[in-house]
Amino acid sequence: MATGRTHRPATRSRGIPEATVARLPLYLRALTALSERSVPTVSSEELAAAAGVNSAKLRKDFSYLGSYGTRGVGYDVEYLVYQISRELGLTQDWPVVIVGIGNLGAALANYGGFASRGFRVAALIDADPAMAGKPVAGIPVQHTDELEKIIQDEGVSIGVIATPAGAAQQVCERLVAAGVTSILNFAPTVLSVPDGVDVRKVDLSIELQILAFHEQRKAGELAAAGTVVPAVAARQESAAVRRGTAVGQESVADQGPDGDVPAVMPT
Amino acid sequence: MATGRTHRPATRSRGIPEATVARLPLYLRALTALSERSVPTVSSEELAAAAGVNSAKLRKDFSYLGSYGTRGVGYDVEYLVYQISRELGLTQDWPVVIVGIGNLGAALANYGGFASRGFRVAALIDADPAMAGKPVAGIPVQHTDELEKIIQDEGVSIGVIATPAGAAQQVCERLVAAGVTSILNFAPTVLSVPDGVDVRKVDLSIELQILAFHEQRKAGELAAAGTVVPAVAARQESAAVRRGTAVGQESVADQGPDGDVPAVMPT
DNA sequence: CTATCTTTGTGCACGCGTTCACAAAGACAT
DNA sequence: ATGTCTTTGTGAACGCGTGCACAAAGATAG
Repeated sequence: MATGRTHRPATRSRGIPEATVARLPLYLRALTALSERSVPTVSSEELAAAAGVNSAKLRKDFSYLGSYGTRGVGYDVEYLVYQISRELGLTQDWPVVIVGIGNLGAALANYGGFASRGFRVAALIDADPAMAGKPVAGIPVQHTDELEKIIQDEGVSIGVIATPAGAAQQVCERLVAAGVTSILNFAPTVLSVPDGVDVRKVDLSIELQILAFHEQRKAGELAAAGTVVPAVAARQESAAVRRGTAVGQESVADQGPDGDVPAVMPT
Repeated sequence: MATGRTHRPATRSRGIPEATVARLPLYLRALTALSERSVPTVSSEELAAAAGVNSAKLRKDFSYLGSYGTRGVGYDVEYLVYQISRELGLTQDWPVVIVGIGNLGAALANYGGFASRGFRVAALIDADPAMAGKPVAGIPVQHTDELEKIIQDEGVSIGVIATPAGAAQQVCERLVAAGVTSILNFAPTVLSVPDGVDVRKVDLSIELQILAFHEQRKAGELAAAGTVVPAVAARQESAAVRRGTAVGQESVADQGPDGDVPAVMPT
């Protein structure tokens, strides 16, 4: 998904592979659901299905955390929930600041995902003086001038950037200077940060472009092999025709040197 | 980043590696910026810096598209913009439907990134009858009953799911049955789809949890090696202390079997 | 206590992606 | 026309991640 990953050195942190870390939240979600249904134990096969991964992969992932399963039985749900939460650092409180309270920033502030799992919205920050004091999701928006003070007072180490692309790098630098060491970036820009600071990027435009690539490929392929097509392909073909696209050859509608600019701008 | 990636078979599509496809939008963005500044050519070194990647990787990526560079000079910006756009299928129109117009769905509808690059919001769909007809981002919201008709009439092949987790799988099935073959999923659920359908997932909660993992690791490491710490680490340490966290050993505040549920819920 | 059956944990091999390092290609100057 | 200098394009080595397949572990039944 989206957005993908990012440009972290990906130095295997404490022996746990980066790919495994990225899947732990997935397992945790599936396990939490089981926990609510009071399921006591679960096999790697069942849990893998619920998380949408291969069971061998899941077992190998868990092996990095230690041996928490019982052969012939499976894994203890509650225990595993606790171990993964601890490994991810979710047993402690993580204050988070959101910078840039436009459409996206407001949506994030209202997002239930922040409240759960130990993440707490410590502050909402926007550069527009007119926004100051206005409550969003029950939290009053504060002006950018307060940024440094808030971060230090609340001990914030995680920042979310939801500003326009043009402001992102500057905001990033102020966050880092004030003590933030992890950033979730929604602005469509490459952020440069000093060593020791983690950046993860979420970019809707990029996700859509990747999907478009695969769509185009699907359309082209099935036109080339006009043979026995599955139902999905058949529908896709008719859709392409409806769209007025020459299936199998790119619609080289020379739209000129595509003049649209900063691609995407949250807010 | 967030966005993470997803669970696609990742079968190298037409010879272009999946990892390369994921970077093409990045290059395109950097190139578009250069194009606006009327820069005629750019070297792999410069462009790589702008896109935040290694120059060797960039050259190899471009080599999959063909040989569009000139040795001793670099790449022609305009030409490359065109070639990448074409490769990604951005020279054609992609109608998109957004299902679930809550906070997040509304933010997506307003998102500039949809409008640019050939993506057009063909319809906004919500299950709440009270929403029907209400304009969001200038587009009237339509009821879920219309979903199939809209998709077929407009020839939509890309759908965006921004519903609560509980509704996502059902919405997904309806989208696929109506002809959608690419889905961008914001709901915190594993979607199961038939072969031939691409799913990409964006999960804010997962991104935050991955950041938390690295934060915790950083805090633990620097406590272990109380030696010469860079400025960033020093700030992090004091932040951890401020937060009341025992640096170097997990705060085993047994919060019980963490009762919070569906982790995250957009809307 | 022994046998059987289930399920974990992992050794091994394979493939993709990244990076290095350099030869080939072409621009540009003389 | 020849030489120099820059930058591309890619062969080759390496490392991470994935998946297979199976031995070891333990539960359970007899």
